[in-house]
Amino acid sequence: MTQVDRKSAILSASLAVFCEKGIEAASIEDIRQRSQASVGSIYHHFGNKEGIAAALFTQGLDNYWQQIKTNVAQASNAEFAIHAIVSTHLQWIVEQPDMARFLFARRQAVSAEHDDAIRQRTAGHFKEVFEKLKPWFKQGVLRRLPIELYGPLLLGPSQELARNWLGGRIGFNPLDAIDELSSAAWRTLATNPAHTGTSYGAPKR
Amino acid sequence: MTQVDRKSAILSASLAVFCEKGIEAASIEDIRQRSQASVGSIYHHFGNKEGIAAALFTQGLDNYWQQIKTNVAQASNAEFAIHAIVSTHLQWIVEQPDMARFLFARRQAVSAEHDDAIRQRTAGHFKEVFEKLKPWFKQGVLRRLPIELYGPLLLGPSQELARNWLGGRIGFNPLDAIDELSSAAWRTLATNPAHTGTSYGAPKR
Amino acid sequence: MTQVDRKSAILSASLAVFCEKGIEAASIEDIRQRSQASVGSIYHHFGNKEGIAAALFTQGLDNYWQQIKTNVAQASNAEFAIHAIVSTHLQWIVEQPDMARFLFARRQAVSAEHDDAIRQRTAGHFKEVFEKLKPWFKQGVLRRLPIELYGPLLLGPSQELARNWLGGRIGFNPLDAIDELSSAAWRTLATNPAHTGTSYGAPKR
Amino acid sequence: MTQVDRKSAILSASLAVFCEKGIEAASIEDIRQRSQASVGSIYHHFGNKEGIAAALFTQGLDNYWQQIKTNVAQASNAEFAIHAIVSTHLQWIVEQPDMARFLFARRQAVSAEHDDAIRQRTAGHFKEVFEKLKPWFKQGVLRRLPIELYGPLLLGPSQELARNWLGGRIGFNPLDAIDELSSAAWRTLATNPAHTGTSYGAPKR
DNA sequence: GATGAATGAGACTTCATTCAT
DNA sequence: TATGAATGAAGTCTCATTCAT
Repeated sequence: MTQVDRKSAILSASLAVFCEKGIEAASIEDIRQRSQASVGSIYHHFGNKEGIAAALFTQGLDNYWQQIKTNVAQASNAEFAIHAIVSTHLQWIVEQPDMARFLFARRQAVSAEHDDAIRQRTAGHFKEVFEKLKPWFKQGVLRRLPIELYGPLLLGPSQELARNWLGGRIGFNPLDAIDELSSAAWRTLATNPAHTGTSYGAPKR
Repeated sequence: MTQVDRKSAILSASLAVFCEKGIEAASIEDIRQRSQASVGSIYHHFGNKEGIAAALFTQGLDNYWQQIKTNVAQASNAEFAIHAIVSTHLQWIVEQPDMARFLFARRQAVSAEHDDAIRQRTAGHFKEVFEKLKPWFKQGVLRRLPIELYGPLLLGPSQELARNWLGGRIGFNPLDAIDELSSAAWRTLATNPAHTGTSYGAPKR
Repeated sequence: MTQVDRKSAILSASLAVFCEKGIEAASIEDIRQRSQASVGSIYHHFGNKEGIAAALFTQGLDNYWQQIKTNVAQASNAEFAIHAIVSTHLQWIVEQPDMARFLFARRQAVSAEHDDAIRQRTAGHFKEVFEKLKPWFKQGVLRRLPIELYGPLLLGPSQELARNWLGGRIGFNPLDAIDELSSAAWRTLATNPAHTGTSYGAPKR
Repeated sequence: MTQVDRKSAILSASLAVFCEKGIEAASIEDIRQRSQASVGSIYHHFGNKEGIAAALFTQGLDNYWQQIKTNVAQASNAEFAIHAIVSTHLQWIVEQPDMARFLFARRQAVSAEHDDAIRQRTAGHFKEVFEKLKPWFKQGVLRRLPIELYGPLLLGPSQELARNWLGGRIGFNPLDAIDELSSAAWRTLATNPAHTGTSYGAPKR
C-alpha cells in the first residue's frame, strides 16, 4: 500500500468514525480498525488525533469553497449568482453528507491555533465570492446590509434545512427545496425582487 | 443546603461547564468543583452525566417554547405573529446564551431514548404554535409550503446569525437584526408581503 | 411493620440477593429495593453488610444442625444414624436451596472474627452428633479413622451431588440418591458392612 | 521482558491475588502491583478482569485433566484406574493449592458465555476418561448407576477433604488419605469389592 | 425507629501517545 | 515506514456508610 493510499484510507475511515460517534468519542482504535492501518502508522502520518481532524477539515472546506466559487463564477446576473450559491451549497451537502456533518459539528474539537487558520482561510474564500457580487451592490441590484447578515439571509434557511436532513429528522430531500430557498434568498437580498424573468431551470440561455 | 438548592446548583454548574468545554469534554470532576457537591450527590440526583444533560435540556427547551408560545398568543395578525416568533427567538438566545449554546450543540451526547422523548416534546410545542397560525393559512394570508420548510424559512437566518454570535465569530448584536430578519421571514412566508402597514416598533397600538 | 417483620424481611431479601449475585456483588441498594426497607433501617438493624451475612449464616447453620441432631437422635443403630445424617443433609438442602447455596459459598466474605465464632459453633454441633455415635465406635461397629476423614466419607458424595444440583449443572434430584449415598457411606464407615438387614424405607419398624 | 513473560507474570500474579482475596475482591491495582505490569498492559492482553480469570481457569482446568488422563491411561484394571483418579486428584491439588482454590471457587465470577465454554470443555475431558472405564462397565466389574452419581461417589470424599485442607481448616495432609479414599471409592463403585488382591503401593508389578 | 440525601474512597476501564523492533 | 506492546493519567460510576430530620 502506497503512502497516499494509506493516508487517504486513514482519512476516510476517520471521517466515517467521526460522524458515527463524534470527534471526541472516536478513538484511535476505532480508526485503526476501520482503516486497517496500525496505530503507529496513523501517528506517523498525522501526528495525533487532532492532526487527522485538521487535515479532514481543511480538505472538506477547500473542496466546498472551490465548488461554490466555480459555480458562482459562471453567473451572469445577481439572481443567477444567488441561485448558484444556494443550489451548490445544498448539492454539496447532499453529495457528501458525512463531510457536511463533520464540518458543521466541528465546535471545540479543533485546537485554537488551527481554528484561527481555518477562520482566515474561510474569510479568504468568502471574500473572493463577495468580490464577484460587488458590482451588483454598486449597481444597486443587491441591498446594502450589515455584512454579518448576508450569510444568514443567503444560506440560513438552506443550512437549517440541511441540518435537519443530516440529523435524520426529516425525510424531505433538500434538493427539492432549491428553487424555493433560492428565491427566498433573492426576495430578501434583492433591491427589487420583482424585476426578474429568470427561470432557474435553464440558467445558461 | 436544601435538596432543591443542591439539584439546581449542580444543574447550573453543569450548564456552565458544558458550554465551556462541550458536553463530552466536561468531566464530572469539573461539575463537582463548580457545584460544590460531592460526586455521590451528583449521581444520587441524576444517575449519570447524561442524566444531567437530559434534565438541563428539558428545562431549557420548555422554557424556550413557553416564551415563544406566550408571545405568539398575543399576536393579532400573521405579520405580528411572525415578528413575535423571530424576536422572541433572538431575545431568548441573547438573554441566556449558555443555555442556547447547550441546546444547539446537543448532537449525540443525549441518548437515543431521551432523544425520542425530546423530539416528541418539541413536536408537541411546535404543533401548538402552528395551531395559532392555522387560520391565516386558511385565509390565504400565509403561503402553503412543504411543512419541512417553515422552520428553516422562518428561523433559519436568525438561527444562523445566533450561531455566529454565540460562537464569538461576530460582534454584531442579534437584537439589532430583529426587524430585518423578521421582515425577511414575512416576505418569504406571506402570500402578499406588500400588504402591510405594520411598524414592528409599536405592535400594540 | 413491626421490628421483627422488618428484620426478617431484610434477612430474606438479603438471602435472595446474596444467592443471585454473590455476597460481594450484592449491594445494600439491592437489598433495600427487595426488602422495601430504607438504607437507614438496614443499618439500624444490622450495623453493616457483614452483619446481615453473619446473622443469616448463624440462622442457617443453627437450623441445619438442629435438624440433623433431631433426626440422628432417633436412630436406634449405627446404620440408621448414618442414613439419618445423609438423608437429612440432602433433604435440608433441597428444602432450602438458597440458604444452602449461601452457606456453601461463604468463603472470605465473612470477617475473621466471625469466622472463628462460626467455626467453634460448628465444632460444637459436630461434637454433639459425634457423641451420639460414640457407643458404636466403642462397640467396633464403626471403623476408627483419622477424625478428618469422617466428614468427607460420610457426606462428601452427598455434598458433591448437592453442589452440582444447586449450581444447576444437573437435573437429577438429590433425594433420589439418598439410599445409594447412604449405603455408600455405610459401606465405607462400617467395620462389617455386610451385617445388615436394614430396609431404609421403613426405619421405624 | 518479552510478551510471553509479561502475560504469564500477569497470570501468576492474578492467581495469587485471587486466592488471597477472592476474585471479586481482587483489584486490578493489586494485580498490577504484584505483576509489575502497567494497567494498560493488563487490559491490552486480557481485555478485562474476567478475561484474566477465564485464561487462568482454562489453563488450570486443562492441566488438571491432562494429568488425570495421563495417569488413568496407564491403569491395567478397574481398581487401578479408580486409584489413579483419586490419587492424581489429590496430588494435583496438593501440588498447586492456589490453582485448586481458584478452580473450586469460581462460582459466578466467570461470565455466562465463558461458563458454557468451560462446561463443554469439562464434559469433553470427562467423556474421555469415562471411555477408558467403559470396558469394565461392560464386563460387569463396575456398577451401573445414574451418571450423575459417579463424580460424587468417586471424588466427593476427596474433594471434601481437599476443600477443608485448602481452607486451612485441618492440618491433616490429604495425601495420607489416598489409600483410604481410593478404597472407599472402589468399595462403592465395584460390583464385587472383595475380589481384589491389589496392593496400591506397588501397582506396577 | 425510619428515612434518604450526602459523602468520598476506590474500582474498573479507556485512550492518546510513545517507542523498541 | 510499519507495527503493536506498553504506559499511566484521567474518566465514569458504584457503594458502604453516616447523619440530620
